[in-house]
Amino acid sequence: MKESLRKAIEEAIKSFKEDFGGEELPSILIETPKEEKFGHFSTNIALLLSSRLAKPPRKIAEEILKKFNCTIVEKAEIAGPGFINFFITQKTWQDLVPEVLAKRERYGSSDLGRGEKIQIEFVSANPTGPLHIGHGRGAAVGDVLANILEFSGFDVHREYYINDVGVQMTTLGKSLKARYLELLGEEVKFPENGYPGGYLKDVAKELYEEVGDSLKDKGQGAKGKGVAAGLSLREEAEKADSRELIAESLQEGDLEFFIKFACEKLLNLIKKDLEDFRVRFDAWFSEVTLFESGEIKNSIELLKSKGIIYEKDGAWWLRSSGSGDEKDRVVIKTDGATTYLASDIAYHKNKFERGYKKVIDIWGADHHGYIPRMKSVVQSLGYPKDSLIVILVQIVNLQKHGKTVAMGKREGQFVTLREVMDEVGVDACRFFFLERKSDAHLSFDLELAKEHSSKNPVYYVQYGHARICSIFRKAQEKGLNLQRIDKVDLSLLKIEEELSLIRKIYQFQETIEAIANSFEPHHITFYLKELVTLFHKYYNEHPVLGNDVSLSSARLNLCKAVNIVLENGLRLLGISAPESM
RNA sequence: GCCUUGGUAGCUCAAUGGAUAGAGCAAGGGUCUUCUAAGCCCAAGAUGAAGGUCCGAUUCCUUCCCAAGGCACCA
Repeated sequence: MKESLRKAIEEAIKSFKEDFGGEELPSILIETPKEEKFGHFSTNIALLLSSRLAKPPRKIAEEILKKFNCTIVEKAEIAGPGFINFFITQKTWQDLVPEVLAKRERYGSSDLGRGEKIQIEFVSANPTGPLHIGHGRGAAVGDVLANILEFSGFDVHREYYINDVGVQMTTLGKSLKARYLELLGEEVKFPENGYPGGYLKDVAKELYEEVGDSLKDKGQGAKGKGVAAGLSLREEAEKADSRELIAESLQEGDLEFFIKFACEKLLNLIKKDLEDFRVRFDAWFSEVTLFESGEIKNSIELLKSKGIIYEKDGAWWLRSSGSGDEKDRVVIKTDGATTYLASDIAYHKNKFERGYKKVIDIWGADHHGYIPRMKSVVQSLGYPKDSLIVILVQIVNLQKHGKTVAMGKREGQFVTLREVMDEVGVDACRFFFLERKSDAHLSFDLELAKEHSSKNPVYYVQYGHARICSIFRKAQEKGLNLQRIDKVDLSLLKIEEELSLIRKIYQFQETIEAIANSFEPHHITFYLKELVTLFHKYYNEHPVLGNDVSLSSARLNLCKAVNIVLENGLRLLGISAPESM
């Protein structure tokens, strides 16, 4: 629809080309005005041309319209400072209904991505505790974005990066050990900065059930060495294979057993949470494997040979300051251990070598300072800067009894995703997370969500779907079935409410496309609310089922089209579309 | 101090540089004999401040104010 309009405009402005002295004419922007009195579509092309042509925009618009010819346009008028507003014929709109019915669950999909491989990494929470509500937001954003990209013709790969190496893992092991010894009745001092959450007590119980008290005297000598402290690459790199290093570390610290046990159990917990939150991953990528495969070493060597990683003051630095970062960053510390940046270099090298044209990382907003150096890494590895897209997800401010609940695993007090989705429901929870731009703060009032859950907008949308289903049940009782679309007189759909509804249905495709281009999935919740508002208004004013069979048939088909869009939208959101409520 | 992201109605949030800045919640008034009132209708209410670019700015640029976050050989 928009395309034929664009071509017609292009044709009409051709004659201005000579006045542009060979320069390209400005590209034609066709937008959907907020208000329908400004047309179904409008263009500002006359305004854009006016300064160059030194003529008033309204005059130019007149000249354009003289040459303009497009069969789907009923009326075109000049308005305001020089906009051209187009009104599309009723028939064109009515013809959209059978199109939607034919495409069904594919309506709104496209081949915008042309099968391009795109990777999206999200959540990637450290396996040191259950997911909290902030992770839930990232999970919802990532999952829905992935759904929409898939729907738009991209070959999407969803991945979770497991940080199973590092200081936090040592801390985790120590914390579990303390809980374990506690369980055995020993008096232990809980490690400083340990993970105080009650979940580790449960893990300790599981451990006890599996091994009894046989680990009582283990892990004494561990002082943060081993895998958990980061591998000593600097000295060992030449002589030893990484796998041997790990084996060595394992022997050095019996703490390793506690770490592995805790990590595995907590990861399973996370996987279960995500599964129940309806978030699916294609791969779980372990950081440890980057050490085992030698990729960390290799990627560092590669950048060393390019002169991008250099030695200074006994450490090895990434030259990132040249490409946007504030300063250079340490990759290998003076003690020989690698930093997290080393892992991330190797990981992103690995991603791009797998053939992804675009790599999307979804991070908590507290990591925003990390973007320039990661982009710099991507560039140093020989890929375009723009091929890494970082989406920041702002923190969730959890309100409870009107007060902000402090978050963070260190405090030991945080609201888990599990808690929220059990209390509020997965549907409401996911919808809520997608009602805001991801980089805007989200205030989640838990009490309100629990107590007034019927006020949640997700029910408003679902209710529209249930209502339409109800109409179809009623229709069947009356013996009115959905007739074959080619036997229905759609020209009967001519009142304003019906045509507005159809126009909104048309916008579904545009909304999906906009999300695929901007990576801002929150637009879909706004779209669905707008669509269903139009439906509820229509429903209130005009009975679908009446005495006029042909009119009822036409309206039933329109309702069907609305429900298809609702179902597609809700499916992309990972939210159910109930048939009754 | 430097950097990033926000500042829009009483509250929570929208608005590819466009026309009269949209919703929801809260508060006010209506509306179920009729396909589900988890709905609909009416009324009220806002761009942090000052400049600049532009035919046109919530959007882009500069300065200031406020909030959150980041500025490690921590992850």
